[in-house]
Amino acid sequence: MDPQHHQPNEDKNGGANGNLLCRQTSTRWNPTTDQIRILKELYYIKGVRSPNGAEIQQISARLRKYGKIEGKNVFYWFQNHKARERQKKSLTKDGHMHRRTACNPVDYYSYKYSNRSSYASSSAKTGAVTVGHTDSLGYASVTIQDKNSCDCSAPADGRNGAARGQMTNIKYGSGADIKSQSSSYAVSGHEQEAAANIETLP
Amino acid sequence: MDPQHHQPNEDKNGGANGNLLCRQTSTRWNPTTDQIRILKELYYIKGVRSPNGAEIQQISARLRKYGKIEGKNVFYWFQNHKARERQKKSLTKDGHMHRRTACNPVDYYSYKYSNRSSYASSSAKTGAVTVGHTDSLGYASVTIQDKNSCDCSAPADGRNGAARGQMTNIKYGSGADIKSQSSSYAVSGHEQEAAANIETLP
DNA sequence: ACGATATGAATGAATG
DNA sequence: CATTCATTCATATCGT
Repeated sequence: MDPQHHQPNEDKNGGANGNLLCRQTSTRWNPTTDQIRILKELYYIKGVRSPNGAEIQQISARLRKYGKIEGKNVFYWFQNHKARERQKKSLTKDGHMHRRTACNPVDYYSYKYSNRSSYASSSAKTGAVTVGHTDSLGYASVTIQDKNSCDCSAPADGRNGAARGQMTNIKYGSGADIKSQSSSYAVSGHEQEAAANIETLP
Repeated sequence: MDPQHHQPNEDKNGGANGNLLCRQTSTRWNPTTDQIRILKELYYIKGVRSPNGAEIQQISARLRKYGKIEGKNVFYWFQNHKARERQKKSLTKDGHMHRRTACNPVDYYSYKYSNRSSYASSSAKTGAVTVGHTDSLGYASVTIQDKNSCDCSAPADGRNGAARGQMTNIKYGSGADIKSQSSSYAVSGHEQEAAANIETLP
């Protein structure tokens, strides 16, 4: 993860688009380095995590100066960035660096990506209480995922109660609102160039 | 999901379940194409948005012929579908003042059919409407809202938390469950409603 | 070339 | 309902 993977040539429509190979229905947004820079700045410096519709449009508009972009791209970017940061943290904090090249029992699927989901049925998950993580909104979910899965077969067979309603309600009383570690970064005012180089941030 | 997105392993053994690799194949519901088709049909053509408990059961029962499914899946599907349709609108507010130097055969960029309350024309009955393509978040809803027969939509949308409460808690008791009151839906043999090209709907 | 990885996109499931 | 989390699919890109 050190090597700042990805980061195509600086050329990618650098400026305000203009020429982007008319015809390449890449369908997939490919952020420019400037866009990435700004997004990370917003994420790490401003602390933006889950911008709402208005914010997204605002950000989107701003990034549009650096290349084609839509609101959904911004939305997904933050969504993914947060999720992956957490995932990474969760995995790292798990105590061991989980080396995928060995702990993969069987890949009962020809999934070419049998990685990153290696902790699926391990101990990491399973009713783990995930808490504490900086967040602009300061909330934390307690994911008490229990739900005895392992019920393969005979799914809708016996008209089980599921059909009648009641869907696994995990009614844990206290909502657990740990909002420690408030993200009080640079509330002083100017933080524009405060952070040295965002490029090297995670 | 226009191109060929998503559509994992063809586990979608059309309803006859039979065997599904009792391998904890993800505890999460994986709708079959037929189920999706019907759901979209209900959503776009019938105008179903927030089915109540009884309706959910009916729909669920009907979809069960095409694969394992539970009431909560139907419930969530409608929830999500509606929510996302809205969200897209929220994120798509961006003015598309982009230009393309006249080299744009396929428009991977021409969605945006912002309608919403745009009572589709005057006499475009027959509910069979087909919107062109519709890229991911691009979105394009049909808003037929015709239902000139068989009113399957929620009754006044009474917001009676029935569905929710019933699903979220195990209190579906208190009598009066959803019996098998021959509903309005023709839960009969085959489907294949000759509707529109729902597959291409958002 | 291929495989691993990073990351955009999509969507089921929850929670508030 | 809106917001968020978790998982998974799809694909661009890079290392060997």
